[in-house]
Amino acid sequence: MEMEGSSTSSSTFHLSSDDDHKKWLEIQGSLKRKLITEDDYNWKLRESEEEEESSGVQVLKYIGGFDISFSKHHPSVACGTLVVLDFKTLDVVYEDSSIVTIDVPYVPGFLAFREAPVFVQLLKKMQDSSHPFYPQLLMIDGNGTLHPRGFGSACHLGVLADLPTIGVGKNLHHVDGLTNSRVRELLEAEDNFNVYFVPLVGDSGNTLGAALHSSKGSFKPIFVSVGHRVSLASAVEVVKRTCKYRVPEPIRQADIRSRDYLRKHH
DNA sequence: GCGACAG
DNA sequence: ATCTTGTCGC
Repeated sequence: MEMEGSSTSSSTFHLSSDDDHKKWLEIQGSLKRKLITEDDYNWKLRESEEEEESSGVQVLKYIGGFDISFSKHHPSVACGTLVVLDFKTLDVVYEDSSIVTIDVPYVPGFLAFREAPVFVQLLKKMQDSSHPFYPQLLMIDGNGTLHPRGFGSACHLGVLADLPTIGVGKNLHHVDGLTNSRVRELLEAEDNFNVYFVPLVGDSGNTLGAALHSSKGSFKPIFVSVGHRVSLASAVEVVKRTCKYRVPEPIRQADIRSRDYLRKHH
């Protein structure tokens, strides 16, 4: 028998309707109007660039990381963790976790809708208490502009928080003609010149992000893209400087601690 | 039609 | 995301 009408996106486990997708698309489009893809902050990356203590310019000191882990047997039970690290020492100076229920399904291209509620909750807690370690910049375990509509979770969360954000993916989101093999070729070519990151230019000609070999031990690259209020060049620099291992510390610590917290409290 | 598809 | 042990190497 035939299904009439247009609502035929019938995967058995597809919890969201076509209407939900339309709403999601509208929300992404709406939030994207506020997106800033250039450096827009009042601090600087390096301590000794200039001597301008009087101009209100500060140094980047508190950098946040956010991640979510899910329960093994209860897929809707999750733990969101927000950490803040000292940018210079990479010590964790703040940590907060929260067990939550997440029933929003994971749909490629709409990751932010799963993560936003916990993220906002954790960040608001710091904001409301005027916490001295409130992050100046956040790293998100997902893509920013490296996204089908140029608005991945790092952009989404960045706009919600009105904070500079950087997107970091461990796997390539195939978009705009970008493939793993293509990325591999680009990296291998550049590695010969002692450059370990390459811009990711899609078929459209746009630069969606960068692939980079973050630590010497890993052949597998990570994917950095602009989230909000940060240029790609700055994003890459920050990521490089926070990588003790393949995954930059803010995200790695958030990942480790969220999984840890979930194991203990569930 | 088939494969791909961040976390 | 999660399922999963050992193992090779510095």
